Amino acid sequence: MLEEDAKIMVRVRFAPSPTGQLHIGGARTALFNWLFARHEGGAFILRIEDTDRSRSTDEYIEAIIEGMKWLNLDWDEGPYRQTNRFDVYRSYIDRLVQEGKAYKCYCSPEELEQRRQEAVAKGKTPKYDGRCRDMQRGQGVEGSRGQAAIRFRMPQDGQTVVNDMIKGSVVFENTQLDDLIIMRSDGTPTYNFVVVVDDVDMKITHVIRGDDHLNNTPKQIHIYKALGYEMPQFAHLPMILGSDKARLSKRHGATSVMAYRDLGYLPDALVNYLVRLGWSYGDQEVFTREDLIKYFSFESVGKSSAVFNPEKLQWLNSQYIMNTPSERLAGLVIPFLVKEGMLSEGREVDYDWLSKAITTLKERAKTLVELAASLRYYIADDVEYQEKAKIKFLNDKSLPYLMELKEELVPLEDFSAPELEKVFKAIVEKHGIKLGNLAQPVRVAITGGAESPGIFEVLEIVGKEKTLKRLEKAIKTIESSAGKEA
RNA sequence: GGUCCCAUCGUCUAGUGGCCUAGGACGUGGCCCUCUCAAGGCUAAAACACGGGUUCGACUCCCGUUGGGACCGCCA
Repeated sequence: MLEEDAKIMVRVRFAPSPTGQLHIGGARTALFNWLFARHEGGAFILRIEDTDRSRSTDEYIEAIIEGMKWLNLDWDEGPYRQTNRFDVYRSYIDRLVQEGKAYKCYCSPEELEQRRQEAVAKGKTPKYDGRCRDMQRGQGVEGSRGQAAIRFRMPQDGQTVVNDMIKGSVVFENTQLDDLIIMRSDGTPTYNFVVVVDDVDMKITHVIRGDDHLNNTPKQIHIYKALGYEMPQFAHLPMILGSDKARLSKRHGATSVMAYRDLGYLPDALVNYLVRLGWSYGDQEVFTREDLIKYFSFESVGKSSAVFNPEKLQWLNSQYIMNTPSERLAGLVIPFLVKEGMLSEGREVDYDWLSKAITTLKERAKTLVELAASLRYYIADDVEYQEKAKIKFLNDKSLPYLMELKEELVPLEDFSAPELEKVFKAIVEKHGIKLGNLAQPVRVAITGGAESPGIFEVLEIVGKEKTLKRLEKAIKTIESSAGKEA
């Protein structure tokens, strides 16, 4: 217990910029932060990085929050917004300029772009040439060339070591470091600076983010030092790739978290899939949230990037659907039934009946969309025959059996699966045929197709009235097509 | 181009020098079960990128090569 007391409170954050939907990569970063916080009993903070006012929108902030909520990743503080904190950043920047740790730069974006292109053309590393670095105060052409931007003075010799919980120790030569702009000429601060200030202010102990930020880290380390603050621990997660091994993006198909909700995925299935991209716990594939929180550790996070594999996600989703109580599934499938036009919005639903129907279908559905679609013949008033199934099973051969079955079912009081089975078995035995010879035609008559759950349970759920009606229709269909041929 | 990261079946991964004839999962093929379709069970094919070291012994450690990725912005 003493050891527990000595441990500092873990504080982590997820800091997306609201320039798009919450996507798969961001969601996984959020998830690992959340898991670590929950595992350590620490705090998980949501912070919106919206310093780029031209690309950030309130709609995207809402979208990100919606995505987080759908995934059930709850946060303890925030969402904080950086646009509310510009005064804070400015005071820190003033201090750095005052101390000579940052300086004004009068180079225009156009000039910089030109020099950058020249450097690339010569095969050199594009890097700020330090033109304004040693300019004396007042020596600049302030006023004549507009407002200055503020650059941070990076050390030009020695090395910077990033001690990463995942990548280990990573060494950078300081000569590679650029004097980066920390405040634009319009007075707004830039990412690499505000990240540090915010992480300091919010007492973040562990910075967990994508490894696309690894190259930024030495720069940020120097900002921590210039500000005189202690550094957090870093953990840089490997990227998620598309099937072509390039960083996952829109062109790889559905990448927003919400798209998966609309495709009929369960949030727990997505979470389970995402966590296994780069993390493992022996041979275990399926985890409850409690498992994940209990087992999560950076020691078992891999170093290499992972290809996103929709098939495995789908398999996991089918596992989750199969193992979700039908009553819950009933509630979840309603929006999809509405979308499919099987249910008008606001209409009352018989949840008991729907749950029973779902129980017969849930181990056959990979998504909620499929589940909704497969409910059609239970819910609809009428069925349409699939052409192939109709030709194969609704014909002269099956006609007498269908007629006999209908006659036997009319007086049946207890329209339950066991009773129905007895009726079927009696007919089958009487004629010395296989069950399939009767069940398949009935299946087509009732569901329209040749595939469905067990025929007895299907009939029970469809009910006596609809069953008789559909048998009648099938008999008429066969008779009329036979008549045509004659 | 420079810097940095990474490298086990098609994909996600186990593996921390002998337990490896390299294990599991998805996907793929076959068989079983069976009223169809699923689910489930069994089973098959399928990988340590390459080359050097180190070591009695390397998938495991070191170096190089190759390949992939990320970053190099008054974007985040």
